[in-house]
Amino acid sequence: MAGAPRNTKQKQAVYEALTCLDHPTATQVYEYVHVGHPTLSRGTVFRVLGGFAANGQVRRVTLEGSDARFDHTLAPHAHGMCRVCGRICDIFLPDYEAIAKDARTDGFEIDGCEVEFTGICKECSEKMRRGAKEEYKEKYDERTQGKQDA
Amino acid sequence: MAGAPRNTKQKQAVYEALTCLDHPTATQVYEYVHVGHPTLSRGTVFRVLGGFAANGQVRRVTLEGSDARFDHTLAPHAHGMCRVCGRICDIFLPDYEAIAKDARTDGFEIDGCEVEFTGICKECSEKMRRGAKEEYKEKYDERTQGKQDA
DNA sequence: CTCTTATTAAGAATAAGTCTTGTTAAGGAG
DNA sequence: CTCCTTAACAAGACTTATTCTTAATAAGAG
Repeated sequence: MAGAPRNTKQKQAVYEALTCLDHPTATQVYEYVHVGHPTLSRGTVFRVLGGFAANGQVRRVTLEGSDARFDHTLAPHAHGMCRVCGRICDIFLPDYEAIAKDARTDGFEIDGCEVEFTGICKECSEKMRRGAKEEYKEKYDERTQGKQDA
Repeated sequence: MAGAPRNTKQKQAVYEALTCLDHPTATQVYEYVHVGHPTLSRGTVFRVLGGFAANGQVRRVTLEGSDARFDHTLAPHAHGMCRVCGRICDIFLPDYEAIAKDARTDGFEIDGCEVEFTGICKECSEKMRRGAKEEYKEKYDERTQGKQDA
């Protein structure tokens, strides 16, 4: 009969990496699995992650100024990117569905929604509060401004 | 004294392209300006667009599965990406600021918000309504699924 | 065990975006 | 007008995430 998808070691390793890492990029997944599976190739990581995303097992998240990231948390939620350290946080909205309410879409039929926040994560704002403001200002500016321009 | 930024022909041409094109990528801007200014280089387009984004003259928008796009509309608004044709539409929300209200941020201090909708644009849904469903189903699937995987 | 076929490893290919270097030109001073 | 300083530029090399190609491998059915 028609070939069914197979649950290979490679797929299991990639999925496990997603549960251990925090919103990793494909490259971060590759580096993680490469330790335990030295022959697992970069191309396989991209292909497997793409497959997971296509069938809804994981979410592919594209954030401003960053490579694609993969999230195994399926419940609807937004993301926050820290302007200082770049970390991605999950942010849950009480009424995610309501965002599109009363939107002036001019005929566009909405069927999905992604929300990205920017700001400063808990750890960085605590560090800033106890000094080191200069250091964080630098990183903030670096991450906030265009990269090529000073 | 210190050199002031200059308003050069190149910058003017790039900005004009943004007003004529609809949410273009940097490459689309380059192709547009290249007609009237054959010597205006790719690097300059990227640098100028980055500069505009850094000082807030334009918005840089990164949407799922697409290169960075540039938007000269400064009023806060969301974007909708058509799953069939890929077009980007502006979508205005009546209360953009309210989105972060009651968000469970766990210490993340929000200072900015981007909203991306997916769906089907007016033109495509009209075309689908008068037949051609097969054709559009194909494009929809192509654009929705991972690219590498079938 | 054997066959079919999905899956993989390896690495070449693509393309967005960045960076470097030598050149040009805007605009102020004389 | 001419000279000088420096922002801005063109050209093209470079980087790197992602995709594609091809030949080899290994699930899983029979």
